[in-house]
Amino acid sequence: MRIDRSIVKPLPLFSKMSDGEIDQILSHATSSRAAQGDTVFVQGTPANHFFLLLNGRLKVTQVTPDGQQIIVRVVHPGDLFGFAKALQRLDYPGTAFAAAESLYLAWPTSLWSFFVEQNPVLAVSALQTIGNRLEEAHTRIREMSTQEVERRVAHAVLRLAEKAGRAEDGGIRIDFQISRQDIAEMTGTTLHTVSRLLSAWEGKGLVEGGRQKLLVRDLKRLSRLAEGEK
Amino acid sequence: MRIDRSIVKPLPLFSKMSDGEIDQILSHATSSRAAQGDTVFVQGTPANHFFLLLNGRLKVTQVTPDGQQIIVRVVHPGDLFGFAKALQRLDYPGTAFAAAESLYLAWPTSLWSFFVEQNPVLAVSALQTIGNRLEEAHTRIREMSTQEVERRVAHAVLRLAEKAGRAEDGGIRIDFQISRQDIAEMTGTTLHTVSRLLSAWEGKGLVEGGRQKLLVRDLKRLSRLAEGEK
DNA sequence: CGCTGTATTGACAACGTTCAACGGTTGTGG
DNA sequence: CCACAACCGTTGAACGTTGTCAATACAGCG
Repeated sequence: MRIDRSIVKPLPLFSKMSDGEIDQILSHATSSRAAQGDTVFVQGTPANHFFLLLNGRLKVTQVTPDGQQIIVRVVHPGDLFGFAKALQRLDYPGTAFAAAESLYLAWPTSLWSFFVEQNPVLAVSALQTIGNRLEEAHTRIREMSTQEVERRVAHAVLRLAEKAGRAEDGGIRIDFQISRQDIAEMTGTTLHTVSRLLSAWEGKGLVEGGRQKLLVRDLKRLSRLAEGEK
Repeated sequence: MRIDRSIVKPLPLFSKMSDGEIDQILSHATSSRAAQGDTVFVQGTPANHFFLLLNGRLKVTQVTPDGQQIIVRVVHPGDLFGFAKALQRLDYPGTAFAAAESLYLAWPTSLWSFFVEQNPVLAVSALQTIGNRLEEAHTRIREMSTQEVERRVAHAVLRLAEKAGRAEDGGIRIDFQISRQDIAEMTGTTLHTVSRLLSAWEGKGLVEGGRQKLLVRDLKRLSRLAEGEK
């Protein structure tokens, strides 16, 4: 499987590596394609690979023993994902599936420590990646602890616009299929409440809805809402 | 500052290092003592050191721009803490203060990458540590998203009993001063609700309260409560 | 064309917060 | 050593945000 160096070179993860090192790492990778709805890995199964998303969009979900579901995170192009093994886990803590046609690289987890030991820069990068993820998690905890639902949903939509937004006439289009249920699972509420909020916002001209679609019309006012100003 | 190897040797973080490596790392450490109420580092200040708790108990809090406070985590003996720099942050994201008389080691953050590059085992350990922390955060998010307050508080108390419990006749004593307000900040609720819950539990013989004190009398029934069985 | 998944909306209940008052304990300073 | 302040905890009552239940509508797809 031949993967061109130029594809990954712009990514922060590889920015400090030499061409040789990159080629060395890429030579062990396999690339795969996931159609919308396909799962990449499943919660509870052995973590045999870790991945890098090149293209598309993934949702990572967790299901609780009693059947409730939450969205742990959305994976954007350039993100590492599914490196459970690095965190001393044997199985995947969640399920990843494609929210849009996606392209990704995969490595056997057995190579992780080999890479890290051979390439300390990778270790530092990985630490930073997980560090960012930890910070995101804390942000989410802080929001859920202290903010009312409307602010949380506003924040979530803003983050989506930033990470997955595509400019369009009249606003910023969230560039993959996302349902009210998804947003509810990202913010710890119910799809009913989300639906009500989005309807209200649409009435004020802040956003424009649609089936699995979302367009942010007024980023500024939405930001103010997220900051708690009525 | 002479720190004996035997103090840290049993800790998972050092378990895979040779005596020489441990000594090398310890030679750069300074040890300090914090009286109850003392702060170890303050949110927003430059992250000049990272730490290891030897003894005692710390609480790490975050204050939101509008003055709300949450408890990010409780630091137990043997835990690394305050390694913001490793996560590509320049300042501490929270404030750490002693909930009990505490003893800890400190290293200048400038040595972090030096240690990691010289000792890949440390990098792997650190990754695992942060990985665990990330998992804890996700657990908390999942609980806050899907569970009602009573279950969340029950879980929080159980975790405290597990991590900071000391056997006592009649139950498990939480081994440091903890207020209802603290528990509220750990679970995303108010001290009023926590107070009501603990009172109700005390009536049922599950726990025994007191000013800044908590004794778990019936671990089994509390666990059942945490699992959602009424 | 009917089925399935998604979305909207209303009515209602409730869980938990907010507001308020009070009691008890600890620690401090005169 | 006592008085008092500061802090922690308890409890009641009222309110409101949000979840639950339910009915309907609509889009996409086989």
